[in-house]
Amino acid sequence: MNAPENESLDFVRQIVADDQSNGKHAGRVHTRFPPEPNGYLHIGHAKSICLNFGIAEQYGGKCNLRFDDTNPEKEDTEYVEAIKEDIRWLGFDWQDRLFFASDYFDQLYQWAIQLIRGGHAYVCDQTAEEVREYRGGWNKEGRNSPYRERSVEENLDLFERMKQGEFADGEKTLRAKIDMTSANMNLRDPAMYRIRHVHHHRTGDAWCIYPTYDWAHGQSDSMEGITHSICTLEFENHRPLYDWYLDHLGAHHPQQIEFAKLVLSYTVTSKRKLLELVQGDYVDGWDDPRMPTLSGFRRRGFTPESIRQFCNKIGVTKFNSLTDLSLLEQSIREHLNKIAPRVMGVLDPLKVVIENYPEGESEMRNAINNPEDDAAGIRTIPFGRELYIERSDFLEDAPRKFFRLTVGREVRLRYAYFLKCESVVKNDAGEIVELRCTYDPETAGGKAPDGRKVKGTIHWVSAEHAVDAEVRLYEHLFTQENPSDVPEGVDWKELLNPDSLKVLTHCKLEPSLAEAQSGDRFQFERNGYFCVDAQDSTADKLVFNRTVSLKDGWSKAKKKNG
RNA sequence: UACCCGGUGGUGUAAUGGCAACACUUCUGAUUUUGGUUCAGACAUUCAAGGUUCGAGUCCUUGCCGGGUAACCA
Repeated sequence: MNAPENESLDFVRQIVADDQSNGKHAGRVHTRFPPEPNGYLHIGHAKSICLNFGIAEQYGGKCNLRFDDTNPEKEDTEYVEAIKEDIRWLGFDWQDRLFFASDYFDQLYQWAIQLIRGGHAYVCDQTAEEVREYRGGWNKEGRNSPYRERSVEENLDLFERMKQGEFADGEKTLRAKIDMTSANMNLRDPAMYRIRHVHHHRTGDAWCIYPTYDWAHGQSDSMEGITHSICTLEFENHRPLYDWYLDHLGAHHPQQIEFAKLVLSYTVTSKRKLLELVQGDYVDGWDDPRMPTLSGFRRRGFTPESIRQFCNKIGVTKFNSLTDLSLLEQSIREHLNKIAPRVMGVLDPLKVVIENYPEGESEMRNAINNPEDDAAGIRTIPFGRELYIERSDFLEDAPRKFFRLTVGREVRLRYAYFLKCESVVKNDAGEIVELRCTYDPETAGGKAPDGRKVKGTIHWVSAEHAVDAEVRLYEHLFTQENPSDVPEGVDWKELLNPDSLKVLTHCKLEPSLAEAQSGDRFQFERNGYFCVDAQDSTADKLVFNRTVSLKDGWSKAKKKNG
């Protein structure tokens, strides 16, 4: 079909491609993405979404969106809506195939009765504790439940009464009758239904018995005609059970394939931990730009293309790897470098007065919007006697390798003139508050007619025309590369990076930014990529998020030389 | 301790019995009106030991190391 040729396939695509060419399922390919609506989608889900929807696209198949909503105690419609939005944003479309496991409660119930009739399931009165005890351990075979040999009639009657609500929560379960001595724990008579008198976000109070994951999942796949049921490695041991149910039902039987989930350095992707960060106010909600959630990345300024590209690059295997964050950063830099308009913004302003520039005057300078994209055109920027430059672009005692401004040295003001620092103005505390400089009017546009060269080019903003903004800088959420590797006796939240958010106020931006709209992305030249915060930015008070910094050879060199 | 699954540069992957390849990171250098971009170069005897084979990262055996699994969670 549309599968790329001459390109190596990952092992999942290899299976799909082989099945298709062998005519399995008549060449049909149908996958699904099955999130539980109990939290927001994160970057690990993106890997799964790209895999499932990507395979469907490549092999001329379909991919369903199915919410695995079998545990009403943890699930909520808020999550359903957020998940849908995130998948759409990522760029995928389930068309008319939006499903819920709860759509199948009736069929599941009928199938359960079929298993009971066949002697493959029974109602068990053991408490959760008794079940655990009877299950045994890795080196200890399980023992049969005393209720295991109930008659079909009794099981049918009891199961019906479970459904009718005659019993209290936890009083009874329906269990598959498999093998209490199996080496695979999942086969030691797993629970199929538990009693929970709770409201379900979709079925309301229609049910008080709810199917377990294992009972619901494979059967849902089957009903939807799924051909390849792709899930993560921790379900590997569940596959024999997945197969057992379908074999004993004689139903359409998809193939379960397991791959290694994404683990990204300096962050966590455990839903439990993400929920704790949100509920404990360690972050500003699910879409906090430091969160590894898709809504967090979106607010931070990531493009869906960059995340898809990242998922493409990391591949799909069964190896438990720790993917370096630099791979993700590379993906977003690569995309933003191509599409983000360049602007000048001074994050930590230092006033410059050009003594030989006429007072009360100003002029417009031409600037290229994006050197990577001629179609982006040019714009004009006001220039005048008083400017702001980046504080870090001036150093009193500059080493020879410092290509920026120092007293007596000349630099180029991007798109403007050569500028020479004549003297430094300090306050009583000895802090530099202003630079007195001169410019060379002959160097308009940044070239000297006499051919003299200047080593550095710095960005600037006209003080008279600058717009003020708040800029939020983000660092790793955690201080440790693998925050799941928590030292003994340490709470994982102690590994949170206290400096993960730095808020800068009164940053000075070129005036064109006054028009910036929510979500707009820019490169602040020499600084990084920034976007207008979708939550907090207003026309009166601009707020920018730093998506990612530019690679910085100078700070690297500094570090290296001590 | 039982079962299942893994192990290729610092990181992520490729090589489908035939010259260990690609991307990222790091380091060199060139170019540059962004210390960005771009370009060029450097960085491995494939966990170990045996075996099969003309030939093994790949197949077999054993060992070592890592991960998962004993919810009425998913």
